[in-house]
Amino acid sequence: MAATTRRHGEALLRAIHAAVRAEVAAHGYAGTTYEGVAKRAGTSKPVLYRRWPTKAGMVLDAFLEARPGLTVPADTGSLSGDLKAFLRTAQSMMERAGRQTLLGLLAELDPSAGEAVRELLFARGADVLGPLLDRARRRGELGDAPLPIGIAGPALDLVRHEVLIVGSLTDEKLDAIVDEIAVPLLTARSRLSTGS
Amino acid sequence: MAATTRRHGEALLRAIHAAVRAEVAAHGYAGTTYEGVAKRAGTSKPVLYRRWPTKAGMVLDAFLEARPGLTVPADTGSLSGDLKAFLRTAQSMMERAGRQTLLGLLAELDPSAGEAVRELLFARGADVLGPLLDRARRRGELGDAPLPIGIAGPALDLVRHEVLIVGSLTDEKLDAIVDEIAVPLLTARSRLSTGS
DNA sequence: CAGGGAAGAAACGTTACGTTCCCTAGAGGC
DNA sequence: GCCTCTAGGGAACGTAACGTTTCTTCCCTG
Repeated sequence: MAATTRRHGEALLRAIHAAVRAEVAAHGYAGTTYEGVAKRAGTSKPVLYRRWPTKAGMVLDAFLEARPGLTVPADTGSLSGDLKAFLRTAQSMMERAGRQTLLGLLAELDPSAGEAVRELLFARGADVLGPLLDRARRRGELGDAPLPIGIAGPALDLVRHEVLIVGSLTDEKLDAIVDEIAVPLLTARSRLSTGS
Repeated sequence: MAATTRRHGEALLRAIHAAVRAEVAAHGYAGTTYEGVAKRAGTSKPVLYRRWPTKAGMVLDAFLEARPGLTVPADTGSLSGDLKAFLRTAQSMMERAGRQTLLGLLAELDPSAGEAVRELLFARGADVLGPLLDRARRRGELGDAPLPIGIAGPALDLVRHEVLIVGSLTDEKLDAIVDEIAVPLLTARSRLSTGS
């Protein structure tokens, strides 16, 4: 494998990241080791340790590199439908990264590095929720109260909670989050428009 | 320490549980080992391995033994106040068990054993929420719609999410969960009384 | 009081950790 | 195109915990 070429910088880094993801896929997060990654990547342990003092940091970087961007889902015709489509996308991404892996990262990384972890958990979901709510307002589903995005965020929080902590999220539960919590709150706001 | 007596059954078990909790407190969940627990408890590794094949199972049992029961908080005069008091209690219990520990348990135990883990995370919080809602109804804060306890549950879910996944829960955030999500939903229900 | 089951001690091989030493390929400056 | 110097990669090391085996000894049970 190390026949002739010796990789550097970018190329080496990407090869390591790919190897990390493959190892996690093969043996799970807990079963992933520096030695396994080194062997699979065709490199050596010191090369890995020079870059990452902890396994969690290494795995985090590898997954961040491959993280797919969240995109605004197609218009389904209703706020309820749009929210469900979005949350289902978020759910499948979390499940793709793996519950054990995400929990492992959360457990091992100090909260100070939590910023980056939340990238994996779609803290930026708000960027997608904005357009969805705009769409709903254009349809007339919301009044013209200021964008209460703070109410759509918790819907994503609840999805995270179910997937990571409870361990499963059924379609029924997801629908309930949207139809019994998010949509009522969003529309009630526009109706009552009573300031605290 | 092992001067003369050799413990059996219950007494030994409780001593081990106490040692586990002390080890976790001293070295954190990740830093807790079978050897450390054995030494502190004045017993030996085989004794531990005979009982628990995994560290997670051992720690879980130790914490379950010491878990304080959730009690219905004193009447604060309002649904909002009661909910806040209850959620703050739940929060402090989770923080007492420790974020790292809880995340570690969630990550290592199969979801099949999740039932027991949720004991630690107050799945039974519903037992407390019921009385709180009854109280609110007697005050006239709710209509007489059927108990929508399914709306108070998510408030607890959001607290769990903030403490475990986000890593911190400020008083402001907790207040917002109650006053902007739980209470509006609970009271709106009784006002609209619209089926479906 | 006899028998058996479990406690506890000691040691074992294995695996991964995290580090060190060294050699050499190749990138970049001149 | 040579020279330097950085960084890749191999190998080995001590340490620590794992998970298990063996054996002795105590205490509960019948």
